Amino acid sequence: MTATEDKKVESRLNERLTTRGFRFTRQRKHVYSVLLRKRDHPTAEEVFIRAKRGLPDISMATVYNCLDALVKCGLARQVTLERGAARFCPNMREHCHFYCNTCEEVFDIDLPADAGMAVPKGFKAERYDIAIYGRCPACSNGRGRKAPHEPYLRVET
Amino acid sequence: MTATEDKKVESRLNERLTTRGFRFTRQRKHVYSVLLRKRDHPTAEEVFIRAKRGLPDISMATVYNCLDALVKCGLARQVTLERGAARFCPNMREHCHFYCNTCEEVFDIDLPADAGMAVPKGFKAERYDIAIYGRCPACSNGRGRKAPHEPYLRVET
DNA sequence: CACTCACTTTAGAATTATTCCAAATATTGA
DNA sequence: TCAATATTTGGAATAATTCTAAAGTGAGTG
Repeated sequence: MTATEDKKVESRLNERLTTRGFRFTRQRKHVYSVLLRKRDHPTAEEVFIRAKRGLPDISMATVYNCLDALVKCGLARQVTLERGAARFCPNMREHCHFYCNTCEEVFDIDLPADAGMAVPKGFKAERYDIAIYGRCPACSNGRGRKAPHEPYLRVET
Repeated sequence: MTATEDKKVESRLNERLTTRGFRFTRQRKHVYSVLLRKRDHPTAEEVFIRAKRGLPDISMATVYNCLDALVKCGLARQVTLERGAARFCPNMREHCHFYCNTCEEVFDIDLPADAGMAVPKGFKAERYDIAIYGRCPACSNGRGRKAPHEPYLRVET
């Protein structure tokens, strides 16, 4: 990230936080940068490990707090895949998640424009959460073996 | 459930279990009947409490084991809503779940026939898991207050 | 029907993921 | 700079689930 981009990200973060009554802190800035840096849907634990590299004294509780603030500010999504730890993703475009049962990676999948799925009369849908489980392209070849490969990221926002 | 229906359910369970190498046990039968009896998407803990009424010595570990066997046999689905305990549902028709943020109930929603959501080339989707969060009909009226009401079940399979 | 072997159940310990807590610290606005 | 309040910290606490080892049970065999 260039210095200019960095400033832009920082000022957006600052604005989002303050308009929701959160304070702008070193830790929140850093956790956000960790999320932006490697978009592989890390768990809180993974964020913690990465965050420590730049901010060795940060605590797990703070990581949870920061992630929570980012989610509440609309700068990150909490991704719930079946069982296991929650994962976090800074891609705020409408998308869903594809979990590869073989390599266990998570991929962002853009949602078709018409995705608004009808709900029965009377129900008011506020949010959709769509997870797809299967095999990613690299693992579809390897016939079942765990095929190591680069992460595939459809979306770069 | 009539005695005849009960026999039918039991023999289906028996067949499903044995073809997958599971044994037919008193506990599995009972846990399955608990799921079928009240289709309100109970957590393992709730299943445990209900199961104890008919089988007072059943243990939590067994409830987890039974639920797991039922899921593996294709007789129940494990429903993952964000955070919190997993829930279980014996409705095996293609459907998704609607969680009411107000009354916290879970509703089965039939999937439109064309729901097969396209995934990018190369991905092989095996399973979709769709959760919708919002307000159910009863709670859409009550303007935000938690409105007590009967569960709404769209699907009776 | 008795026997056997693998699968199950059980209670409780262990683990994982997350939240809570109280004291120390940092941020913001005046 | 100061006060008020939010945040951070490390550790304890909780919630949900999985693991373990011993005792029990189901199903096929003779």
